[in-house]
Amino acid sequence: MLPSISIFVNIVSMKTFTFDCCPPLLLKHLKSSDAEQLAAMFRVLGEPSRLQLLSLIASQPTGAACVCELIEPLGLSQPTVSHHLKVLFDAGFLTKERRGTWMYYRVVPQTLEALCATLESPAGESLSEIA
Amino acid sequence: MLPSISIFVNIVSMKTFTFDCCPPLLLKHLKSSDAEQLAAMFRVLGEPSRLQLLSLIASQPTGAACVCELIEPLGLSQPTVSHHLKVLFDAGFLTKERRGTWMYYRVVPQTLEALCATLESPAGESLSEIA
DNA sequence: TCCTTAAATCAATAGACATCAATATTTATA
DNA sequence: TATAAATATTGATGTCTATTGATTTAAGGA
Repeated sequence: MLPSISIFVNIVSMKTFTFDCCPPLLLKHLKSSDAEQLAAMFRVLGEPSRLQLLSLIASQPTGAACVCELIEPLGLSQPTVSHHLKVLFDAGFLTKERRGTWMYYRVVPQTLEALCATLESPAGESLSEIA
Repeated sequence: MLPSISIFVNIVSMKTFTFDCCPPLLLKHLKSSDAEQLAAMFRVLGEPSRLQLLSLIASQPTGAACVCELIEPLGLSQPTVSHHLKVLFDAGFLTKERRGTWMYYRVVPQTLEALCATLESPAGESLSEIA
């Protein structure tokens, strides 16, 4: 299932972000259900092969890749690659589109940005941002 | 071990970010060692109790909390809470400081922001950022 | 319809890790 | 030094999941 999209407005910076499950981590005490949902997203990224898949797919000239193109660079079996793609798809990090016998996967940058937003400091300005 | 700090400059936005292990996920194909290191950070956040700990500690008026203050709200045993705090500390998400028999933990927002930077789209401007 | 190719699913296994009871360590105090 | 309190570590256990071979499903072409 694709996550639903919500809107979060940072009161200090007056910038508006979308996020798909949870308020920023450091804003206030997370509800247990929010923590579970957010952790599930991070757990998906907590696997090196899945990060490589995202990176590899995004770095294709077309921005899309089929399963057979991903097997060799990852050095994993086809079922394993399919499994990881399914996990990424189910969490909303990838879309897929069938073309003949091929299935083309594409990164959803909004999902990454949504997750990113949950890590933002509630103060608004980034502490490590220099310029 | 605390992660080392590196610098990443986004060429488009000309903003400079610090990050502690890896280039942005979508910039180019991740090296296997970078993927492992980055995944390890996400794996730490892929556990609801640890997210609640971060959130709970950050939401304290002083920004710090000792172990005994965290046990009851999390509903876990003291050894389990200590374990999670150690995992967060070892990954650089928390600092700790002893005061008598108490150990006070504090969130390191830079580490969260560093992780955040790896999720940024390489294009520079955030797709979901409205203003 | 048969064959080939691509991808997904199934079943089994091995390794990682969250959890807790018991114990050890550290610090303060009497 | 002895005791108490807070925290950390150890050891054991159960659950979750990454992995793969085998099989199935899906699509295209002869």
